Amino acid sequence: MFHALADSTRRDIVALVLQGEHSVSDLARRYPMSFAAVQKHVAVLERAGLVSKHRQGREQRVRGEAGTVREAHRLLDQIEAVWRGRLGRIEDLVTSPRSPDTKGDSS
Amino acid sequence: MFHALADSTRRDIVALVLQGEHSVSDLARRYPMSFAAVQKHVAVLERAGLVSKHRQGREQRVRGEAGTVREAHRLLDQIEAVWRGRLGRIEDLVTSPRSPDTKGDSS
DNA sequence: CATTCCTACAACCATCAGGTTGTACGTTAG
DNA sequence: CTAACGTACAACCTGATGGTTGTAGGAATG
Repeated sequence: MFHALADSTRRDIVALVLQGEHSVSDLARRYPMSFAAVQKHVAVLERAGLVSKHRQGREQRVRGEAGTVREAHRLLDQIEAVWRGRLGRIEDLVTSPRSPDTKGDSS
Repeated sequence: MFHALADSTRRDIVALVLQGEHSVSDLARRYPMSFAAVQKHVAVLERAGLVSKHRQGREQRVRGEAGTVREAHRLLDQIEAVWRGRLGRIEDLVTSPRSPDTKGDSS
């Protein structure tokens, strides 16, 4: 999911469709890239549950899934925790009372 | 810098050399990959300032730079802030009242 | 019905990161 | 000196990504 939001174009798309539905081509027109590229971005967002599509005539309207976005916010806390855990463990080593200079490396 | 710490092998290396110096080949022996691969990881860490090397005879001893690791921890707060900013902006859209029919969504 | 619009999808290209080999070179041990 | 070790670096492979083009098909319209 964060992978999905890691791309600025995708974040922009989410922001857009959260304000109102847009068809895929509507979205495609707004970016300096091909229709197919935007389509792929939407697909990624859809897989992540951040947006949903529903056909309406020959258009496919894209809508932002507010709930999932909020969930992302919550998930951020977890991701953050993971990083703090990693750095924390490393920092512990820095400060741990480990005997400083083990010349004869246990090998 | 977070790029440097985004790889688990590199995090492990940092943790190791923070506990005591190790030559590059010492490190290489500990991982199921080629010497050159480990060498590259060390190079990435060195470029990020997370470790430093100093020659001692024919060996190149690698040492962890505790200060930079701490800095990383601080930087984490900033990265976190960026994400919160992104998600925050997006969430605002979710809760903000639909733009009062500004007809041409003249972006 | 034929055309046009919107969409889906496959194939292909470039870039980047992590890995592997192979080679070159300085240093230390014999 | 020579051999072996430790290191540096270049070239190449692979998988993931973001992008492009090209093609095919469903839906509205004239």
